[in-house]
Amino acid sequence: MTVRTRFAPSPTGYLHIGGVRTALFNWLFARRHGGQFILRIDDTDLARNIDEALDPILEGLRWLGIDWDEGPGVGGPYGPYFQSQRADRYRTAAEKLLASGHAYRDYATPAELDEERKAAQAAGKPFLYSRRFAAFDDAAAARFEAEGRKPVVRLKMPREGSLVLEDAVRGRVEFAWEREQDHVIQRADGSCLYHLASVVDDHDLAITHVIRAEEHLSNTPRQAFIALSLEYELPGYAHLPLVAEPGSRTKLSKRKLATYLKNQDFRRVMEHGQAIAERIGLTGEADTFNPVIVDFYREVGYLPWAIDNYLALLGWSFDDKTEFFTREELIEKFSLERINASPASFDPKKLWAVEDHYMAALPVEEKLALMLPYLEKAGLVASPPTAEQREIVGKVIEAAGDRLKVAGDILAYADFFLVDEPEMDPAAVAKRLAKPGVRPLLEAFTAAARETEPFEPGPLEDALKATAEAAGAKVGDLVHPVRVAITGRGVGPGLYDYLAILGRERSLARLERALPRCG
RNA sequence: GCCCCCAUCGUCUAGUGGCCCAGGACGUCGGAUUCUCAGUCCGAAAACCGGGGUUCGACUCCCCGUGGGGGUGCCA
Repeated sequence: MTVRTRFAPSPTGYLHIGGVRTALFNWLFARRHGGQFILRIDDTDLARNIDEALDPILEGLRWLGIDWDEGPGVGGPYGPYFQSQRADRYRTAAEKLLASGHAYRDYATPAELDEERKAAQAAGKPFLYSRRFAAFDDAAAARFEAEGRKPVVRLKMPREGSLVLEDAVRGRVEFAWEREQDHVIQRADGSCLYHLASVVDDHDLAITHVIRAEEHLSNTPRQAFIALSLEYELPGYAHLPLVAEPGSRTKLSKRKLATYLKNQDFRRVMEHGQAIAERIGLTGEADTFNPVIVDFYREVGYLPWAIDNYLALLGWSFDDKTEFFTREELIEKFSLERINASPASFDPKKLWAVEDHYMAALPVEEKLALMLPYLEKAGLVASPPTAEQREIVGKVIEAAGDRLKVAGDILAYADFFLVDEPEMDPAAVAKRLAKPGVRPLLEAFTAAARETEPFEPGPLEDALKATAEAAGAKVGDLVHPVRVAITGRGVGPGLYDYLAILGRERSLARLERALPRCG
């Protein structure tokens, strides 16, 4: 039997981090077993701008390297892969259920149902519909119709016995049938509901393993009932632990963004991203541009595999030591058995550390390819960049080293090489330049730099140290003012590298321009 | 209310009765290196939710609490 898994997102316009984790696990499991991963679109709500709402999701998955064997864009033998195009399949299934007595037409109004529900709750009893508006024969149906009622189709759930399921993550779980509601599977207007659609689709698409979030665990009995009644073979189930809010156990939701932003780590990641977005002219709406949504990471320039690797560790582990995996390793090592059952909270700090790890390991050439587009978007280099610009940026990347965590970080490290007059950070100027005694030091170094030959890091270091020593000052007393003069900032990579990258002429010009601001 | 799931350092986790006075990682704190920042290196603090069983022996098994979460929709 070929393993077939699926990810079935609704076209909401964004790809949620928890959704990605689900997609990733499905994809990994399919790849692990040489099976197929199917992308199905749960668009029963018939959103108008389906493409617009779907694109970010497809793009996000592609970016993450989660490729699908069947679904939008690639087709496949089991299509269509949009629920909106499969409505007749659901209606046929509903008819079958009706005919076999596993469902019935119900004429109760929502208000009447609600009344029963409330009464049960008030009595402290589990709610069980009385079925008093159920039409089990035509005569009853005609009577209700005569009253002007419209029917929905409800499941006729068993009222005794229980369902025992073997969940790959949770083990044996048992549900008493009598606790299950007679859920509606078809609305009064004839359209069908999620649970029916989902079960029919999983069967039609020959899905062998349903791997989904834990929030669906309680839904499983009613879905299993539908499947069993339709004489489908039950798929294997694996209910993944919830991805929870940072520092909490509550399900991560994009609606509660404001709450998450109170979390310091989360806010830092957000602000870091916003700073980059601003410079590349991204009008980041908080709705989609935030650390709960995958687009955020793509736009800011995280490495997709860092996200995948981090997410794989959210609820799954290989052993007590291994944390980094290549794509091939992860596929080879992934298994449902090692999925943890308890919820895992999303930790932006850990994601950051994983990103740091992969970015640090990336060869300069690859970083360059990733980072140049950011400088282009910010208008700091030509489009395409000139050979000279490429060279400068390449050198900056080398000098900046591990300081570049995401591709967008290049903006803060290369900008002052690409403009004639860098902006001066007032705080840095006040702290390092506008102090008594700085000016003569800087003048002395300017003179020394004029003569330094060649204008390379080594000789420059010697020159600076000699200058400081001659003036009876510490190296730091000179390094800091020079950095501010050159870059406009108080912190940054090795100064000698930066001087060399900038070149003699431009370095001297900046040093001279800084002199008047000295104390 | 009712049903279901979950419970090890702040966080992600290892641990399937003795190897555990609980291991790793992120983060935190301290130190070293350095021109700042980043990094790197060294070191430290930090957890088995509570109570009962079972057992020669429980983080590991069972029960009960407690806490957290999910479901309970003509949402998905």
